[in-house]
Amino acid sequence: MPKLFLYNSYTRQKEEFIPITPGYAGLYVCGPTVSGESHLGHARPYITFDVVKRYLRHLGYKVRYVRNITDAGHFEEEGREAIDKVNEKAKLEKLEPMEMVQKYTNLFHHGMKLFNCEDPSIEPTATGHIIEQINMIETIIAKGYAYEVNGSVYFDITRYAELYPYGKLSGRVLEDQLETTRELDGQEEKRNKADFALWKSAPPEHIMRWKSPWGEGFPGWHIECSAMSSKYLGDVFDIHGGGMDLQFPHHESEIAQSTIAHGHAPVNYWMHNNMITINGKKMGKSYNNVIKLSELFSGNHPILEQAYHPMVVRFYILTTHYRSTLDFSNEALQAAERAARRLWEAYELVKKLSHPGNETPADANLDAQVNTWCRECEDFMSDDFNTAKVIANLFFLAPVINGIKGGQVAPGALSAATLELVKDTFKTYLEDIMGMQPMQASQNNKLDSVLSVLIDIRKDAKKRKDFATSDQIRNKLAEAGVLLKDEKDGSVSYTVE
RNA sequence: GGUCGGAUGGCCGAGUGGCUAGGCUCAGCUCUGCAAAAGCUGCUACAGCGGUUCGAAUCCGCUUUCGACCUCCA
Repeated sequence: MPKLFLYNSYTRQKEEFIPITPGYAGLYVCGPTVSGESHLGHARPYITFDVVKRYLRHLGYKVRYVRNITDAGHFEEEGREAIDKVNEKAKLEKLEPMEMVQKYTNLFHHGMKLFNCEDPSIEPTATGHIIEQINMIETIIAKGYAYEVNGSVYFDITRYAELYPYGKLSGRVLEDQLETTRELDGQEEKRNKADFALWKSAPPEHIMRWKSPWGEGFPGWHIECSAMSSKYLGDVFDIHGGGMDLQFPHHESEIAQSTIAHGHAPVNYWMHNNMITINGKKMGKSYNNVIKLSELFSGNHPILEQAYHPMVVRFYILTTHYRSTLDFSNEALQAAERAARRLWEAYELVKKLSHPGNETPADANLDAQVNTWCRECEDFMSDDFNTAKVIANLFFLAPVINGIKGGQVAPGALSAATLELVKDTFKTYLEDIMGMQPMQASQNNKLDSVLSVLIDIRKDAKKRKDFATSDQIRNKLAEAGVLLKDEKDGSVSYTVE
């Protein structure tokens, strides 16, 4: 198996990936909170880790990919006035909490499908794992690192920090945390401001509630990921992924809880994707600049100049390294749209390209260069998933492919084996690993036959040198969003906008 | 305020000491009835100042500036 290096946020350096069990890889990614519609920001981590998963599989690992759905818990943890988001919105929409959770879960799944993100192996919900969470909290209490107050349970950070490097992942110093002035619900009953809730006592009006050894309540946010990841991947697992904004407090707390509950750190490699920004500002509910996925795909948003195909968004995300911030703009996405289209068309083209059969390339230099470009893709991916460089190499190959079709490159310039390698490289990296798909709706047969009638009429007109007619057909079709292309060999192809 | 990370050509973005990243845009050319597409060519940048080095976008220092996290967040 080829070596894979990835950047471990915990140690802040690139490390070789050594799985716990040879041949197997366990991957946990924090999923969405389904109290609202999925937005552009969600696209980044799930596309990023979709590619991680696909690449691990490509390398030969059997991957178990667990991604949770947060449908309870930390909605309710917030300040006094923030109330329970699920309850609140449910009243407004006159929906049952679980009905709303279901609705947004479905929408999330729909978005993931459009992005061509593969389903996780297991998609556990927080509400489905209350028992596991309670068990874990009991263990932590028994070990003396959590305490109960008025039906709520808090994790004792101060005690934890005596023995363990609390704050290492997020680069934080506990003393600073203790001085924080934030006003959190239940702040006065905590021993220490930095302590976080494992279990919250539910006020009477709270709908989502479960029985526990400490009375009726609901789990804190962080405990769900710890309980579910250890259940499905083990007390120690390979890779934990998520957005950078989750490093603190979420992932830091996960580490603390699991370390106490299981006696050792839970994760070997932490991976964090960077944020998407809009006009230089992070997109988030608090900033009021959220673009929902449905708005992105329809173009129905003040910031958007047009609708963007899910594959354009996916491609755009992959042209940037996952640890860099990615600034959104119409200009950038429109550039990505052209680029993605060109690359995909080259792929479609190379699939159909036939080779004269010579085993010795007519152009040895080009042949060698092409081989290098193809083989480098694996090196780039294995160096912390550098999709940007892979895409650059595919763009080196595109002119060669187009050149063979267009006659600028001799058909036998490459050896038969090299042409096969090019085909395989596009299939493997563009389609299988980066998960790109065609952006055109599959053409339906009726449209096809209607167009072929028009194309034939136009061909006749051209033969008669009746260019007025042929241009009229082409122009009218263009107005209708169908672009005709006269190919070199006399055939006509078309694309639908 | 604390912690951390950026500042790359018209735009987006790779890149950690020497080798053209790439894409998009733009201009010219080839092909073409014309277009489109495609190919070729051109546009060659690393915030500023200083330092280390034979050599720096890349390392160090300072300055300016932007952002992230510190509160739910992907």
